[in-house]
Amino acid sequence: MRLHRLRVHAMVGSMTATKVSGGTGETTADVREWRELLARHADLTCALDRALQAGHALGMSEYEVLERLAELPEHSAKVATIAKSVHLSQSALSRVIGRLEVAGLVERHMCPEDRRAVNVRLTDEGLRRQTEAQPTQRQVLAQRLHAPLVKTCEPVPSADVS
Amino acid sequence: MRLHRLRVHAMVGSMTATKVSGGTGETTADVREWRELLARHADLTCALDRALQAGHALGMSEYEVLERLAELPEHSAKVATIAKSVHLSQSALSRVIGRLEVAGLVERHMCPEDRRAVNVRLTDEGLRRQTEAQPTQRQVLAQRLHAPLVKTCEPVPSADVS
DNA sequence: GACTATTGCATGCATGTGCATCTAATGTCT
DNA sequence: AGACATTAGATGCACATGCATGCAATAGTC
Repeated sequence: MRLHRLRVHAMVGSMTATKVSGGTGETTADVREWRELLARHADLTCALDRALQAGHALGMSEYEVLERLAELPEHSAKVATIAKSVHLSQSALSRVIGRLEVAGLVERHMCPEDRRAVNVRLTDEGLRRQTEAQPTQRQVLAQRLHAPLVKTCEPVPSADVS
Repeated sequence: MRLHRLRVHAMVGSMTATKVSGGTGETTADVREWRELLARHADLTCALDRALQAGHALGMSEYEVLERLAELPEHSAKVATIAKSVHLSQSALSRVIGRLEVAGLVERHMCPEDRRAVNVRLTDEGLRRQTEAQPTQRQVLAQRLHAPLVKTCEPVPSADVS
C-alpha cells in the first residue's frame, strides 16, 4: 500500500500521543469510524472507477487530474501544482499525465520561465471528456456517498442495466 | 485502481438515479465531502502503513487480517469469512494470508467438513504480533482521524523523533 | 450413480503505485 | 565565473492488487 512520499522517522513507541486512553474501550469508537471510512472509500472508489472506466474509458486518477485542470481558468498547470491537489506520488502523477498525453487529453509544454518545469495543458478533447464524465461522477457520488453501507461494492441495484 | 469483484454492467447513462439535481450547484457539497474522504483516507492509510511497517514489519492488509482473526474467540476462520470483513479481492486476500503464513503468523488448515475450504488460524506468534501492533494503530487513529487535514501526509510533527 | 453447476481457494498475468535514482535546470555561496 | 546544493520531472525496479482462469470439492439433477 504505502501512499506517497515522506521519510520513515519511526513514530512508534512515543506514547506522547494526545490522550489514547490505555484501555481498548474508548478507542473502539475510532476503530469503528476508521472501518466505516475504509468501507466507504472502497465502495466509492470501486463504483467510481467502474463507472468512469465503463462509460468514459478513464481511471479515477486520470479523471481527477482532468478535473483539476478543468477547474483552472487556464486549463493548465505545472506538474508540481497538480501534485499538491491529488493524492498520488510524483512518479505516479508523472505517469498518469503520460497516459493522458498519449490519449490526447493533455499536452506537455516546457515552462518558459523555469525550463525544468513542465506545463500540463488540457486539450479541447480533454476538456470535452472531462465535461462528459463529470455527470457520471456526480451521479455515483449522489447515489453512494450517503447510502447505507452494504460492505461489498456491488453494482448499484437501481441502475437500469440492459 | 479498480477495487474488488463485481461485473461491469455499465451503469452509465441511466439517469434513473435518486435525485441528482441537474445543476452542479448542489452536487458541489458532495464533491467537497468526497475529496475530504479521499484526503483523510490517504493520510490515514499512509500513516498507518508507515507506523505498522516501521514498528512491526506489517502492512495494513496484513494487520487487518490479523486483527479480524484476533477478534474471534477461536482465532480462526475460513478464508471466505475473512474476505467478508476486509476490503480485498479474494485473490489479494489469498496472498496476504500466504505472506502471513510464511511469516509464521497464521496457519492454513484444511476444513474437515468442507474440504475445499481453508481454515486460517492465528498462531501464538501471530496473536503476539497483533497485540503488539494494536496500540500503534490506535495511536495513529487517535492522532489523525480527527486532526485537521494538512493534505500531504507528512510525519506527524508531535511525534518525538530522535 | 453419473453429469453438470456451483463454490472455495490458488495462481498467471497485466497494471498501477511508491521508492530510489537519474538528468537537467536553477539557486546559492564564495 | 566556478562549485555545490536544491528542485522539477522522468524512469528502472519491486511489489501489491484485481481479473481471469484453473483445480478441487460439494451440491444439485436426472
